[in-house]
Amino acid sequence: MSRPPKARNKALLAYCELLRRDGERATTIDAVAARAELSKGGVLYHFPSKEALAEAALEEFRLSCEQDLASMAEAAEGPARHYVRTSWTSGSDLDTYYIAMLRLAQSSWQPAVEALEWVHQAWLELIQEEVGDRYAAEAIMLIGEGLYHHSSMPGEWSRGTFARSVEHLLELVDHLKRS
Amino acid sequence: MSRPPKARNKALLAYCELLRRDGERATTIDAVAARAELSKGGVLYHFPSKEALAEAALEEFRLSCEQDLASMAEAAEGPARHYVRTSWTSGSDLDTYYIAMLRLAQSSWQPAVEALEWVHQAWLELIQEEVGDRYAAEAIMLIGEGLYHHSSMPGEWSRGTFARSVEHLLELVDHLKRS
DNA sequence: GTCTATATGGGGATAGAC
DNA sequence: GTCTATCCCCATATAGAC
Repeated sequence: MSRPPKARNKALLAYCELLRRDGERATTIDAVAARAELSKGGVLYHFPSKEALAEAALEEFRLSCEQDLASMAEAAEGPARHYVRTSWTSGSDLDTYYIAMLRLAQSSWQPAVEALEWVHQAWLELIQEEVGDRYAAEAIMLIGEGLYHHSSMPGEWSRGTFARSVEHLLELVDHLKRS
Repeated sequence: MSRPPKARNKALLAYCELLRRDGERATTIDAVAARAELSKGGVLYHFPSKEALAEAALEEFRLSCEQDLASMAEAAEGPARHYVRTSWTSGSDLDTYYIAMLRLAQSSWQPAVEALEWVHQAWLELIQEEVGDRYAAEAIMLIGEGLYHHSSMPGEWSRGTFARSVEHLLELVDHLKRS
């Protein structure tokens, strides 16, 4: 339970933010070091290889997922609304790590692919338990996924277009729950 | 109207397929050459730089989009259904180039970001003209986007989960059109 | 724990043979 | 039009000073 040193967390966060903003190619150890205000050697002290950074992000992702699944299951508004509402980036830890996992999965990094499949499955099951209908649950999840992907896209269009949509999409979720 | 040589097309296709399957990092000129069964020099004859490959993909993307927008506007089933139905990968040219643009945009390649914003806007407008309600149109588009992103994800879960969902999602589209 | 070298490999791109 | 050979840079990783 030793709390990890600050520099380590800064480097890991910088790694995830760079993956999101600039992609895998630009996410070099140099870039991570610069963003975390460390030297390359400093980063490599905490993460002996680049894959170690990915593995650490994966671990944090798993932890965030477990917390998220718990609050989703407990949410007063219900799992479906909770899921869609938090799909529009709030800057939470889960967002950060989720987008990082998406980028890693898109490079066919198998551990990320598997972790995403696991959490997608879990989300879908929670939503389906609430709304009953399988395909309504899938529709709700796809809407959330769409929001997630747009929220991670560079450029202003996505932000401007969907910023005021979440409330309306939540009404649609309520509607799908009833029918 | 000179038809471009076969080798050029093979290289461009290989580039897009690699972007989709392995990501930007792994999409090296070497890898493109190997997949297209050419030498590195052969690829670099047709595309003098790596950016030239991206630009060629962008150009093909624009052409595919114009065709797609035209058939969407004319579709007997209406734009919304057409959009969702074709979001679940059919292996069309548009799919190939769209996913390539997604990957390039995710690396913050500005021309790809702008091209995607343009076509998203155009899709959304066509759908909104049909369904009337702004937020119903957004929901339909997000469902399509969600399908697109899942269809481009490595691993079997997405394919297995949504393969039989499209018909049901289309019913939901009809429902949204009416309400 | 963090830094500055430095070795090594690979990717992008050029030159020139065929 | 396509190939091979080569150069150069940059990213990863190591060694060792502080």
